[in-house]
Amino acid sequence: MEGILDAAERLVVTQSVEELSTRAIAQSAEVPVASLYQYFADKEEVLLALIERDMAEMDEQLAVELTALDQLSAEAVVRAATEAFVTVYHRRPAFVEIYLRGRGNPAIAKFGRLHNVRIAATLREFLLAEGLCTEELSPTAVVLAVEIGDRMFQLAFESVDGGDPEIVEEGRRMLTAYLEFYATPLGLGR
Amino acid sequence: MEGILDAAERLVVTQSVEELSTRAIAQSAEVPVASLYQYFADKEEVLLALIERDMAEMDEQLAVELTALDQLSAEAVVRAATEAFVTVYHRRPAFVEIYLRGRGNPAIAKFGRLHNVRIAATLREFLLAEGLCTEELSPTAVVLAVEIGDRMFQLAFESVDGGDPEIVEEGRRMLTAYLEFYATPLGLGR
Amino acid sequence: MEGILDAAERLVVTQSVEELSTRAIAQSAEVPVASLYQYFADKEEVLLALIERDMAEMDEQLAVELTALDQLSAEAVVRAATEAFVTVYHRRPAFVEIYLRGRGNPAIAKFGRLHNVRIAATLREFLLAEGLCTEELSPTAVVLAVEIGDRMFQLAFESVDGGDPEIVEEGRRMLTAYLEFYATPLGLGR
Amino acid sequence: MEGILDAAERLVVTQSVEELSTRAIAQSAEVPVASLYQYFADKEEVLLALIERDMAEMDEQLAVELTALDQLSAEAVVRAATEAFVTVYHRRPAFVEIYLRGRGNPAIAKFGRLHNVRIAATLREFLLAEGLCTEELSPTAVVLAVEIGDRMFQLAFESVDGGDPEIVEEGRRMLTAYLEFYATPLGLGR
DNA sequence: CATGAATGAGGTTTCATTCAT
DNA sequence: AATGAATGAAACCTCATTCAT
Repeated sequence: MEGILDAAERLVVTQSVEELSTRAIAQSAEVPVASLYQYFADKEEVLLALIERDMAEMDEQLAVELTALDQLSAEAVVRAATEAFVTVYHRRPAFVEIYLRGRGNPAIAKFGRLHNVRIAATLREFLLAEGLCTEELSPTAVVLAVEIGDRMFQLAFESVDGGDPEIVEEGRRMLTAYLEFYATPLGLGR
Repeated sequence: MEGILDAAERLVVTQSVEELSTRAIAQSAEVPVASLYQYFADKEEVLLALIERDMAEMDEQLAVELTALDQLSAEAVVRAATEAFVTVYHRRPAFVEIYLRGRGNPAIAKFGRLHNVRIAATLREFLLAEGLCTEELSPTAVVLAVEIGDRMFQLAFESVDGGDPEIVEEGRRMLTAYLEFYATPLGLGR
Repeated sequence: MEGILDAAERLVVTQSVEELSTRAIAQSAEVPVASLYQYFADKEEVLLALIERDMAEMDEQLAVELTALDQLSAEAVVRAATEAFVTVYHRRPAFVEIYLRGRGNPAIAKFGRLHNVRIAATLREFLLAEGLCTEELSPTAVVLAVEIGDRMFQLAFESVDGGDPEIVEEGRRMLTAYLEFYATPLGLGR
Repeated sequence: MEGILDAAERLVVTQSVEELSTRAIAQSAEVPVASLYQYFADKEEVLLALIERDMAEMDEQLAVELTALDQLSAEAVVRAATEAFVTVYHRRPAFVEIYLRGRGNPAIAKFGRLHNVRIAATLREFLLAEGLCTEELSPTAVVLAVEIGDRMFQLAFESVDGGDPEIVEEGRRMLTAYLEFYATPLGLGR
């Protein structure tokens, strides 16, 4: 079962999500195709299981980065959050393919949206709890910011393997500038 | 030939890009499948011709909006540019599907990226020519901004038919805040 | 084991015999698929066990009806026999599906034929013993009559849930007219 | 296309209708499976096309036999009609398998019912037009008679290749006895 | 130029059954 | 006795594309 997920992960880096076939997954996992259906109801479920595995990791990483923050400001939060993403994307190239590029698939898109909403909620809670932003910062706004982060990463990882640092840096600038619109004096770093 | 494109356009709104088949296009266009290959080398070319048609329209619309600007500032340019996108997306629902959601297809993705680069070049040229931004504003930065605009629209059109105005408004805010980072005093509107 | 049969019975009313799968049976019986093979050699055996259960009931019901006859005649016997079938079909809707409609399956077909031969023997014996028919009534003829009864029921239960009474009535008329061909004066009811 | 039908016809005599697969048909017709779908929407359509071909033949044969009747009576009509069936069943063994035994398949069953209704209408019209039966003979009754004829043939062709003559003879007796119930004096042959 | 016909390759899913534990 | 896991085989069907006419 882990083997199947690993195989799918391996393949998805090479081919696109749409091209991924049950046949190929099974072959790469060296199990009969029928075995795939022992653990997963259908092809989509394989993809979702794969994402889920990585999403949990990303959630953890985000928590770690936020906790590790010593100096608090909107900019620092943006840096921490994007750092968490960069770390996981580096560790899980397949995640980039499925999660960032595989949005054509409705199931993945839906899953991605849900996850972004969850991440956004976490971030907003943190920003308000630490007094970095005002209540004016709507949930929708944070979701937008997270999605924008997604796309920035997609772009960064598209051109350069491992992610183009310039793009990431510019993305941070943009997100920071945006958040500062809603920041308290503390959030602005005085 | 136009008929084939129209048929493809019609279908892509209902189904997703990946589900689009030559059979379906031909049937909807009421031509034999083989005739499709008289005008297009393969399926991908149909898709590309389709977005090309819409892209030209979008370029035009952007030029119109920029020309119509009476008061010049970074914010005004962002508003004009996003307005151009919104206008064309409204007029061409198929474009939303192909261009915003069809990025799973490598050909479309590549084409989209090229177009964004072109749009970005146009915008950067305008911003510099009008003295709204400094040379510090790198081409990459504008490309990022345009791509971010794409994603904002994707999000806006995903949740609400015709585009969620709140998201569009927030997106404008973010892009404006970003551009103002590179703006001249004129660009800041004093 | 009874649970498995009950599950199969439950399912066969909804789906057709051909669509019935070991998976579905096991799931509905809430036992692992493998357990099914503890009691039955293969899928066919499940089906056969199922109809066997119902056939025994039908044989009993037929005996009851024949015993209950007060007035003896070919017509009365036809009525009694068909009544027995109608009664059991009402009580066991699954039997209708398997026995009347499931003849595509060779095992069921063979079993059904055997049962009809047995029923036919019972009936012929009764008719001769009671002096209602002459020896001219060949075993084959009674088998034909029974099979014809089957088809009449199939038709009756196909159009109307619970069986179309007009068809059953006409069927009785036909069978009676046929048997009377071989009837003694007593069998003709004088 | 004819080749595909012929192949299906060939196979269905050996295997049962349910066992018939697109693979097998294509292989036997020596065409790729995909070619099968050029002419038929799905597997069912192949079966239906096959039946349709034979049904037309049967309708014709029935017309011929009825026209050829010199002496008119219920018995003669039964003989003529059953003769038509016997003739075609002899000529088309596949028809026996599909049409008589393949009723498990819903599409075939529906088609068969429709055809029987049509045949029944033809027969009833003839019987009334020639003054052999009274209006009392309901359409449903004739449909029942035709269906009963079907089953009789099924039984006859089940045990003996080419059809057991004794069963056919008994079937005629039964059908005649039944029809005579509704016969005019002319229909009774005086 | 137009097109009916053909097709190789491949897609996902289901099935009945076995076997090691 | 019970069962989770495994699986070979096969099911139906779709696809993009080519080619002879």
